[in-house]
Amino acid sequence: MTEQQPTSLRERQKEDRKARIIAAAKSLFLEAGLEKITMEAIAEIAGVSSVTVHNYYGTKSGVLLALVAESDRELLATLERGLRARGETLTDRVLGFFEIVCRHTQTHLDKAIWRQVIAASVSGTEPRFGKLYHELDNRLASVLIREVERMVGAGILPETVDPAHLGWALFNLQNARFIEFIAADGSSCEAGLQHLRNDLNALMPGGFPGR
Amino acid sequence: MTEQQPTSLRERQKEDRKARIIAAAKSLFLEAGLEKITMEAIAEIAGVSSVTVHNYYGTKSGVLLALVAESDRELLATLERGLRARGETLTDRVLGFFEIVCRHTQTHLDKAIWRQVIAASVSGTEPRFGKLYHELDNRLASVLIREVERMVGAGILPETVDPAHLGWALFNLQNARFIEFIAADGSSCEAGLQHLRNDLNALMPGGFPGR
DNA sequence: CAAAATTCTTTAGTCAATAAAAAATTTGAG
DNA sequence: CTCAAATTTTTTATTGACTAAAGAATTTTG
Repeated sequence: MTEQQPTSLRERQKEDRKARIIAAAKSLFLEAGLEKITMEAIAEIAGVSSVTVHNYYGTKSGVLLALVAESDRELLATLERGLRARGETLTDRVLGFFEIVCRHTQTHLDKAIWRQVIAASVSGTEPRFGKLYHELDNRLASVLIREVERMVGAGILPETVDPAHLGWALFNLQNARFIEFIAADGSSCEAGLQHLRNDLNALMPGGFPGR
Repeated sequence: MTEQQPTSLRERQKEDRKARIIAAAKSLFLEAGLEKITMEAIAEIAGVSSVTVHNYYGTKSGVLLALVAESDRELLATLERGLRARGETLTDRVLGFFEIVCRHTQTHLDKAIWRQVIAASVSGTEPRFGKLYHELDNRLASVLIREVERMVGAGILPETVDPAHLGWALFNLQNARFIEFIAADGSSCEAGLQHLRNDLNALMPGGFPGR
């Protein structure tokens, strides 16, 4: 994530502490369940006081969001790459998007963590939090928007299509199924794909809007 | 809401306590903000111990869900009634659905309460909770599904449409914008409507799928 | 180098949530 | 009607998230 300009000593120390904190959180998460992640435990491993963790990340969910955000760049790269290897209908692209996000989630983090993060983003107690989370959403939605733009440019979709509107609509649709996927430990990526396929077929019978 | 069979004394007492608890929560919510609603305060007004409130409703959000569920029946009635007074396109019906839900929300409860409830439904710590909330969603989605069924029956939509699939897709779309509406105190019903209109136009340019 | 500014830690407290023991009360048997 | 058994609530105690304020360091700056 493009570090640069190691300005003052103070700022370097702060960056270092922050890094230690999320490293501590990650290590705790790897060796035990979410229950084991207490702010005290994180603080102790990171070598700071628990108040400092709060000051940096606001809430426990804030720390978890940092974990989520870490794998964000990687997810975006995988998306850009993986989306091309799909069918040529818009439906295929959205399904591909969903599948990549789900698999990435399964590989990199626990559903329980995502639940906490999403819940916190909705409850909106922490102002910083909502902003950060919304940025992630924006970046993800942008992938779909660019995909629509590309298809309009290639003449696959008519000029009348507004890429931003269609992209966001598709993202929201997909996101609803992602949340469903996250919500229950039992629900599989395949089930989510099937549901999303049904959604898209119902709204866009031919694989494209307004056909 | 259709009381019946006052079985044993114990069960009657329990129902009475439950009623007192949600009444207490409601009174507290009316005279002060969400911050003022502590489990202790609720318990004190209801004349029970705070542990009892936890035993009955699991979490504080559980109590709030009971508040939300209370106005559920009324919302459903308003929906059935109000939806008929709309335009004849599917888009118009979905927009009407969204508008009624938003206005009902504004009238009856605070956004902050909805945020807590939705967040708790996602985080899924309390198992009973997720079940209850999902039932609310099911009832709401059913309204849209029945609307689609009606339109198929009336020949407005082709027989090839699966009402359940289309109904859920539209509900999810609408719900994403509802959550957006809830998420920020500043966001208006009108802005949500505009966003949803954009979503629907992008996916169903003619006001119906596959046209 | 010393005063000033910044930042962390300590300390103390509130509140949600949970567990276990203790107390009260309904219920059911005689 | 009474007393033991079953159920349920309250009491008590603890953990952990989160916040506020005062105090302790340490970097920064003149």
